Formats: sequence, C-alpha cells, structure tokens
Amino acid sequence: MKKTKQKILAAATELFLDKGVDRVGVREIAAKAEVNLSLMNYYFQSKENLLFTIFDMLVKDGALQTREILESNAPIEQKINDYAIAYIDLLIEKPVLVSFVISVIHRNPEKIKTMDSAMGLYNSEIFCEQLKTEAQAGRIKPVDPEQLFISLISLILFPFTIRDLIMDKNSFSSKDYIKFMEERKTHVSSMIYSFLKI
Amino acid sequence: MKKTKQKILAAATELFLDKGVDRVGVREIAAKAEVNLSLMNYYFQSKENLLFTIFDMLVKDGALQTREILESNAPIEQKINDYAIAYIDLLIEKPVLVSFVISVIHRNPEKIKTMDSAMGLYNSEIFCEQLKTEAQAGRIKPVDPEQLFISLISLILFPFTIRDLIMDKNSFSSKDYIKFMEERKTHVSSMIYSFLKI
DNA sequence: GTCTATATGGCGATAGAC
DNA sequence: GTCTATCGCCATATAGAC
Repeated sequence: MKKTKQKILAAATELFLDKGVDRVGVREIAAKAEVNLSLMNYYFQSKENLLFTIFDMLVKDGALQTREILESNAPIEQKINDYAIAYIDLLIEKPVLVSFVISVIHRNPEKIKTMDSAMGLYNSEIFCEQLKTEAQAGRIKPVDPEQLFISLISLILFPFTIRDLIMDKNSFSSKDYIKFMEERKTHVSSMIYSFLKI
Repeated sequence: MKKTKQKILAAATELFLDKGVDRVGVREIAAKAEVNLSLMNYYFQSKENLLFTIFDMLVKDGALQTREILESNAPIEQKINDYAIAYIDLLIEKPVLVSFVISVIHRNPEKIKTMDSAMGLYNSEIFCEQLKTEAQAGRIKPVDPEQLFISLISLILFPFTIRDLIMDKNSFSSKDYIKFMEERKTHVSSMIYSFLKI
C-alpha cells in the first residue's frame, strides 16, 4: 500500500524533530509507524536517505510559503511586515523546525550546495535588489542589503532556537510563549523599519 | 598525570564541536587524545558526564566575558556597542559554539533549569532594568525590554548558526566571512540604537 | 593511574521465504 | 509488498591485573 510509506514518513518526521536524528534508531521509527523494520529499507534504502527526504519536504514546504512574500512587488514596509507575520505564524506551529534545519546543515555541511531545498531558504536576491533601488530613490536609508536580510531572519528565527531557555527564564507557559512570539511580529518589523527610515 | 584528563577534554571538545556529540564515539575520543579508552571512564565516568563537563567549561568561559559588559554602568549606547563587539569577536574564534549550545539544550531540555551555566547565558535582568530607567527618564524610546534583549542576542548569534549557508550563498572565503562579521558589529549596534533613539 | 580483555546490547542493513 | 531471521559491526561501560 501507499499508506506504508506515509506512515514511515510521518513517524520519522515526528521523532527526528523531537529527539534529534542521531538519537532515533530505525527500529524506533518502524515501531512508531507500526510497520515492519524491513519496509523502511524497502522504501527508503537507508536512514540517511529517509532523513534527506524528510528534510526536503519540510524545508520546501516552509520556504514556499514565505518566499513569495519577499518576491512580491509590495512596498518594502508592507513586505517586511507580512514576512515577519507569516514566518512567525509558521514557526509557532512547529518551533523545532529551526533547530532541525540548523542541525542537519551542520551535520552535512558538504552537501549543502547540492541541497537546493536548503539554498532555497536563503533567498535574498530580489529583496536585496529592492533595498538598493529604494535607497537610490531616497525612500529609505542606504544599508548593506545582505546584512539587513540576515538581520531580518535572525530576529525572526533565533528566538525559536532558544524556546526552552526563554520559557524557563521567564517562567512562561506555552501560551505565554505564543503571546511573546505574537508580540514579536510588530517588534521585529518596527525595528527593521526604524532602521531603514530616513 | 594531570595531563591525561586535559588531553581527553581537549580531544573531546574539538570532536564534539566539529562533528556533533552523537556522531562521536568514545573510542574516537580516546584515540584522538592518545589515551587508553578506560581512562575516559576513570576520569569522567560516562560520555554524558564528559559532555556536561565540557558544556559547562565552554559556556562559563563565554558567558563571563560578555556578561560583565551588560552589567557595567556604562551608558546604554556604549554598552550595546561593546557587547556586540566582544560577543562577535569571541564567536569569530569559535563559530560553532552557538550551534553546539543550541543542540545540547535541545538534546536535554529537562536539564536546563539545573544547568546554571546555561541560564547564565541568558542574562537580561540588569540590562532590562536599565532600559526601563532610561525610558522613564525620556532618554530612549520605551520598548519591551525582554523583546529588545532577545533581538540583541538574535542579531549577534544567529548568523553564526548559518555560517555555512552564508558562505555558500555569497561565495565567501573564510576571510570574507570574518569581514562580514566584523562589519556586522556596527550594523547590529546601529540597528538596535536607531530603534531606541527618540 | 594505566593497561588488556571483555561484557552486553544496540545499531543499520540485508537475505530470502511467502 | 511484507514478513522472519540474522549478519556484522560499533556503541558504552566495566572487571581485574599490574
């Protein structure tokens, strides 16, 4: 059945995100998927290959949703605002996604160039062009576009990597944390925008 | 000899940072340290214990250097500037430190509260107090201090977690990357300060 | 403190019957 | 496509001689 493949993917995704790739065994994946161990290899050949399949799925999914915002032809202020909102909303659903992506990249640095899903995450060209154009037209302050793009994603993504730390330090419940990230949407876009304003 | 313990620590630290804790075996550590495998357990009882020893060392070291800047009584503008410079300089030396800390925290979320070295990293109280005082005195814009602190460390730390991505995307050599991070010092502090300025 | 030898179990992957 | 059985290897940790 086709269901088997899906069951393996679903189980492995949850375990990889939760415990980290190297702390999950193939037997554990098969058990959670309620599938015979051999079927894992029948469908995915190896654990490594299963990992990259899942990595691609997760990353393409997320990248698509945010990328088109940055590539639209909305005014820059609007764009930054929309981007922060969409990205933070996406990650409130799956906060561990950021740590997962970072860990896989750090785990296989030599494969990054060939993983176009990973490169698709870092999609600055059009946005950087727009920053230059707007600066030349005198509508925003001239800044290093690459630095600004990195700052934008840093402000959005990093707080998710230290979720546990933030919650413990401030005695946040899950709801408190979500509220904090909701408030972050305007914090991020107004910080970026106050920097660009003339 | 006391040297043995140090050799194990040095070898394990390098391997943990480079390959990730779960992709390094104890035999590999012993081999790199040129030490008999059993001595690892003689000195550190278990791999887990060795990990936490190293984590504590690395984190206390880094936290100390930056913490006192945030807790000095310099004016806020100066403080932010000094903090960005010191923190980025520290991490240019060991860029993988950030990913390492994130991965260990994510690996053992339940132990965070007891690891005061980890909590020492997140040291916002005095800085946040100062932000409130300055805002009341009308010298800076009133902002959510906790959000601002998170933004400050996000701008500094996140770029190190995606070092490989930044280098590949922009075809940076190691020197280019360092230059980029050097330029980042002023980028970060001027972004934060433009946000706080009245 | 340092060594050799080994216990004990988990890992990823595959062969081959059905 | 799905199963059982198993290979071969590596992991962490320890016992006990010196």
